[in-house]
Amino acid sequence: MSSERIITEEKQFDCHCEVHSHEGAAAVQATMPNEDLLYDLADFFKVLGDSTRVRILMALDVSELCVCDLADALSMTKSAVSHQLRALRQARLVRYRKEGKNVFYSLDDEHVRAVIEMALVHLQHED
Amino acid sequence: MSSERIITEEKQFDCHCEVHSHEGAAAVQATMPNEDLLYDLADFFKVLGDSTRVRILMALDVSELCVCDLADALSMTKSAVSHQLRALRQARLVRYRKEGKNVFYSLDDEHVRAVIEMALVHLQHED
DNA sequence: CAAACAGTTGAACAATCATTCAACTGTTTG
DNA sequence: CAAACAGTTGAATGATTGTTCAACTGTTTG
Repeated sequence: MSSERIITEEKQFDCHCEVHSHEGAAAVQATMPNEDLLYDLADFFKVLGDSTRVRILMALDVSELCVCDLADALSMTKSAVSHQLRALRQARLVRYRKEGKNVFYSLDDEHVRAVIEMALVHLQHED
Repeated sequence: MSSERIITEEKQFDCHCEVHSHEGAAAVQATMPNEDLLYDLADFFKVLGDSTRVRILMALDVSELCVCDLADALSMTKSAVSHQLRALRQARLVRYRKEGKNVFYSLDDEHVRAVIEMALVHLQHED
């Protein structure tokens, strides 16, 4: 190496905020949950992060409904509703029950109600 | 009109599931929350629906951190972190405090902890 | 059996979004 | 004052995603 200090042009970690610095970063990484769990958590919220799916859940909170009724109530095509129900099914947020030509959906989990309830509290809390 | 019944080709609402049908759809629309609130709710979850932002919140749950420390702890560029902090700021999920060159971020709301906690319960509940 | 209907599915398209890159502001320090 | 650093921002790019469309499965009924 030469005596001249070649300055970090694009190096990412020239950070040395002497304040908390790496003791903080280390503490963070130690208590940070498992990587897989973080992805699952984000995926869970991702499913709830769409107004159509939230409306479906709200509707199912009132009563068990078939795809047709959902499409009617939400003014959407059956196809669009079905696609979103698939996401909700995979996230285990809804349960389904076949009866003849119809498929009836309902909320799967009590926790979902609680999560939404708490989010509403958060939203109404500010301003 | 002719005597021939032209059949609904693409009409969306030829649904007449005689089971719950429109009594159900009507009940749903009556109890469905305000349209704006639904969007706010979805937007709230949308912010949480990204693993980077969840990791940031988890990190801030441990301790107040500056952008630099966050970037270090999460192995990301300061720019990327800053962009996501902006989203978290707008959703009022984080608070910030300037101190010299640094900007320190922390969790804004107790509800956020509760929502994440409940989501984790939901995830660990199944299988 | 054939027509009608409930529902699902895959491809296609448009819109949204996370990250990168480069340029910028503002503060500290030699 | 100039260099160095923390942080922000806007444009560009690549990936993800919601809806539409058309074709399909399976059930009911005349």
